[in-house]
Amino acid sequence: MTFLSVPQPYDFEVSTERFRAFGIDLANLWHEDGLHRVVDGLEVRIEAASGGLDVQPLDAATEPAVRTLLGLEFDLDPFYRFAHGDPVLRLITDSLSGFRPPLAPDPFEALVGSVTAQQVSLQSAFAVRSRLIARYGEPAEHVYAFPTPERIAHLREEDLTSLGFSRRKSEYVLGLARNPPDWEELSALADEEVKLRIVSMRGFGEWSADWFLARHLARARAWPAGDLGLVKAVARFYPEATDIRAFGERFDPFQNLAAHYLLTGARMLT
DNA sequence: ACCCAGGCATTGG
DNA sequence: CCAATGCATGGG
Repeated sequence: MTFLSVPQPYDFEVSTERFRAFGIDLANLWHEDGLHRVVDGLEVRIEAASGGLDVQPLDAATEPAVRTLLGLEFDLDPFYRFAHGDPVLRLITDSLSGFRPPLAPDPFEALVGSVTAQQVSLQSAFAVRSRLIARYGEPAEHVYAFPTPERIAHLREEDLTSLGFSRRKSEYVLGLARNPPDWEELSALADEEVKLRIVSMRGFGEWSADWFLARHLARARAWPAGDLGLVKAVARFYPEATDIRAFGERFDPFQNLAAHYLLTGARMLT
């Protein structure tokens, strides 16, 4: 039995668009109409099935991980009811009905991913990140497990610059790998406390902290106001908006879902 | 040969 | 406190 029933509505195609939009992500690999990821050292393949998903293998270990990865824990109904009060957001949620933002299940992967995406295009970020994964990740059949902090910690700066990291970014990644926070403890903190802890680490500013809240911790009110993509998406759908951070209040307490719908809407809607 | 792209630390006023 | 600067890569 490999059928996983999912809360409705759910649109696998829209929800996984992110894994195809910017190039290859070797740790979350789109391959032959399915998403591949290593869970507990084992490669899992997820593809659409009528009324749900086909997950192989599906067992007590992989099911919770897959639910997390696919953002199935997001409760869309209250957000959609909220969105109906906003003509612009209503149009987007109606068009993207069943979109659930995928999450980054591994905190180290989430933060290293942020470093790679600082300043450069996402295309460029994905290319550099995939070279890191190919070189230091753990290969499965098609996909790789993202490199562990332990694996990265003993590297030299040149090992990372040779993959396309700047010297600064190499320092950030090595610093994180050698002195990672207590992830369990971090996840128990309130949003603002998490941000303070992330920002205290060299190389991680507010933008990285906001995305950590949004994509790893799935915090409902996370709003990456400094994100260039989000700024452009808000400007497109709400030309009257000036201060993006203040504008997020209008979506309270659904800032995270709103940000994801705006970003995906900007990419997928004409 | 430029220029920009889902930031950040560093330096100087 | 704010403005200017360097950073490496991929795509236009």
